[in-house]
Amino acid sequence: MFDKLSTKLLNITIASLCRTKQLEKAEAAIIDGIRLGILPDVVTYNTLITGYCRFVGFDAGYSILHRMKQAGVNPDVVTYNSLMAGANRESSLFQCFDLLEEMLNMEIVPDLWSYNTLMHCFFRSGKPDEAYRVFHKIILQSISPCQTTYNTLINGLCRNGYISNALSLFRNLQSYGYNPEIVTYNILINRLFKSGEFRSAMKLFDELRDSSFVPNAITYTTVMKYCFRRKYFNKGLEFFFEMKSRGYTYDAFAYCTVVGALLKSGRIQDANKCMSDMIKNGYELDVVSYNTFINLYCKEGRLEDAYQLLDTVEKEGLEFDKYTHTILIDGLCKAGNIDGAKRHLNYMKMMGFDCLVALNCFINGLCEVGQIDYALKIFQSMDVKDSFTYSSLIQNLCRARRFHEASKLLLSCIRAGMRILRSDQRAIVNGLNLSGFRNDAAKLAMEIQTANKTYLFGLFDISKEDVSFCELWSARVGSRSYVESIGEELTNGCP
DNA sequence: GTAGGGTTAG
Repeated sequence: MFDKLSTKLLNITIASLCRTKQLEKAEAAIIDGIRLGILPDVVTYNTLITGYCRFVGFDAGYSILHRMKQAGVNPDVVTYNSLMAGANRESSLFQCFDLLEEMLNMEIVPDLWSYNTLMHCFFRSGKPDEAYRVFHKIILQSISPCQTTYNTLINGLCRNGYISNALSLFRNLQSYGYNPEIVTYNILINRLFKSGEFRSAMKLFDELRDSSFVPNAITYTTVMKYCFRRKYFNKGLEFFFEMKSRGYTYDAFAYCTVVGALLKSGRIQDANKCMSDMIKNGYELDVVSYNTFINLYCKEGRLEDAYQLLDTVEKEGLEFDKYTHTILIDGLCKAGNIDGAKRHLNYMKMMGFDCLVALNCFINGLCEVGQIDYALKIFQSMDVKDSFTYSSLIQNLCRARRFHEASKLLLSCIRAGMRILRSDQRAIVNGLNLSGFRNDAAKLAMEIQTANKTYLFGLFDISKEDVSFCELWSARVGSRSYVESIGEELTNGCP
C-alpha cells in the first residue's frame, strides 16, 4: 500500500483513521507500512496516543508510549501534551502531574499547550489558585497566551464559582482588542445558565446573535436545554427547528436534549417521533443516545425492550454507564417491580458505579408502595445523600403523617448544608400545626431559621485550600477583595 | 496536542 510513499503519507492515513475512531485499521496500516520498510515516527505514535486516549482511555494511550520507546522513537512535547489531555479527560490531576514530572526529567520543555492543559486540570479539580499559578508561569516565561488559554481561564473561573470575574475578564479582553470566539460565548452562556442566571445567559445569547458571530450547534443545544428546564417548551423547540433548518443537527446531541425534555414533561409520543427522526438521519449512536432510548422504553412501560437493547448493545462491546442503570432502576420502580430494582441496584453496586441517584429512585419507589420503614433503613445505610434523598423521605413521611420524623430529617438536611424545597419545609410546619403540635411547629420554624442562617455564614468561610489563592491575590491587589478583582487583574497582567 | 453542547431521581 505504501510502496513508494513516505512516512508523511502514512501519518496522514493514520491521522484520518484515528480521527474516525478506526484504531484497529490504523494499527494494521502501521504493520503494513513496517512490512514495506516505512517506519512509524514520533508523529505516527503521537497520533495513535491521541486516538487511544480519546476513544479507549488514558491507560491505552500510555501503553503506546512504552511501545514507541521500545521501537527507539523518542517522545516529544506533543506526546506528553496528548497524554496529559488524556489524563485530564479522566480527571486525573495526579497522572497529569506525573506526566509533567516525567517530561521534565526527560528534559522535554513544556509549551503553551502543556500549560493550558495543566491549568484546565487544576480548574477541574477545584483548585483555582493553582490554576492561576500556571497562568502566571505562562506570563512570567513571556509566552503569549492564546485564545484557548483565555477560554480555559474563563471556563475555569466560572466552574469554581467566579462567574462575575470571568465576565469582567471577558469584557476586559474585548476592550483590549482580543476578539472573543464563539467558544468563549458558549462557555459563558452555558455557565450563566448553570448558575441559574437565565436572563443574563439569554442576554449574552442575544448579544452573540447581534454580533458578527453565528451561534453553532453547541450554542443552540445549550440554550435549548435551559429553556426546557425553565419549562419554556415552545421556545426550546423553536430553537431546535432553527438549528435543524441551519443544518446544525449533525449529531445526536440536540435530539437527546429534546427527547429528554419531552419525556420529563410526559410527551411520550412526541419523544418517540423525535427518536424515529433521529434514527432516520443515521447518526452514530453512543452511550447517551442509547440511554435516551432506554429511558423512552421505560417511560412507555416497555421494560423488556429496554433490557433487550441493553443486551444487544453490550454484546457489541459498548459499555453502559451509571445513567443507564439508574434509568432502568427507576423504570423498574415506577413499574412497581421493587425486587427487580433491588437486584439491579446490587448489580450496579457490584460494578462499582456511583449509585446515589439510583438509590434515590429506589427510596422513592419503596415509599410509593408503602414501604417507608424499609426506605428509612436504606437512607441510614447511605454514605452520601443529597437534597433529593431527604426530599423524597420528607414528603412521604408527611403523607404518612409522621411529621416529627420528617422534622428531624429536615433539620439534619439543612445542617448538612443542603437546600430543600420551601414547600417541603412548609408541609412539615403546617402538618405539625394541624395535628395539634403547635409548640413543636413554632420550635421547628425557629430552628429552620437558625439552621439556615448558620448555613449561610458557613458559605462565607474560606477553606484552607483557598488560602494560597487569597494570599496570592492580596499580595497583588492590596486591600481589595481578591474575588472582586480577578477579572481586571488577569487582564492587566496580560501582555 | 488544548477550551465549549446531549441522557437519570422529587
